[in-house]
Amino acid sequence: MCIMDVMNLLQTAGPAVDASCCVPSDKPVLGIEEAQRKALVFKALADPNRLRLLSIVKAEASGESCVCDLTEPLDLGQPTVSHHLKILVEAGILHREKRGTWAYYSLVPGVMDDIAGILSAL
Amino acid sequence: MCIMDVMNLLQTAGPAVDASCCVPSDKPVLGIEEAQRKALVFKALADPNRLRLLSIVKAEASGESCVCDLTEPLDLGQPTVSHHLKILVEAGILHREKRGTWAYYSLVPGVMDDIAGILSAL
DNA sequence: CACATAGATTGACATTCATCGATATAGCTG
DNA sequence: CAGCTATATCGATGAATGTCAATCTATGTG
Repeated sequence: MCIMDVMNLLQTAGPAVDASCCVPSDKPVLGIEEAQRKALVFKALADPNRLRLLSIVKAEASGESCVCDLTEPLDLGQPTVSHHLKILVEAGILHREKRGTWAYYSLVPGVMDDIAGILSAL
Repeated sequence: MCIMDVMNLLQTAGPAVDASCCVPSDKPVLGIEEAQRKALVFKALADPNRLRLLSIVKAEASGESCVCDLTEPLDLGQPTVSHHLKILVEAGILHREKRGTWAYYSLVPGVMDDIAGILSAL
């Protein structure tokens, strides 16, 4: 806490002092654990290649994409794409469904709105 | 491109083949540069302490917070907080205004909606 | 069963990043 | 001007991350 804050607190009442830098709010700050949980979602979005993966999955008319069609347009190796997809699934953004030999990835319904909600509720 | 895609492409027309993993979409993928630009915003949000900073700034009734009141509740050193604030400013999320000795940080108006827009437009 | 293919996992490596201590800069005050 | 205070910048360090090559697992096919 800075000195100006102390000065403010010493004032038991009365109008705001000028020359004060600010009055600290006593509202509850976003908790550490909750902040970490929310940061996980944005970490998942914080990579250009993962954003491109999402754009491909989203553009797919069927709503689904398999890994083999996600690897080529990104010019990345197959293990790297699998790694990115895993991060997106663990963040709750993508859904993974294995049918036979192939794995299909799709957007979790409503997840974009959910993320927008996280922002609004900060 | 996987073998099943090749098989699909070799079919000049006709109904969808079963046993195909997927049909690659020819829609334009999010470009590399655009993806990098958008990822910058999410990188800025991808840290728990930066989310907490945003929550404090947002909760402030005046809409502004100075660094001295942002340092204590996060239990971080002053240089670290300055560093995080710089990242948020460079991402276009926070606005910095220096008045006298103090620096005041405030949310850029409408930025939350802008970020939600980035998500929708992926 | 033997083999091929789709996808996941592992281990290594280089890069990026969060954090801190020390220092620099800029504005205020005597 | 000298000293103090708020904030920014710098340099170093340890941790996290993106990428790849190699390998593993599971499913389908002869």
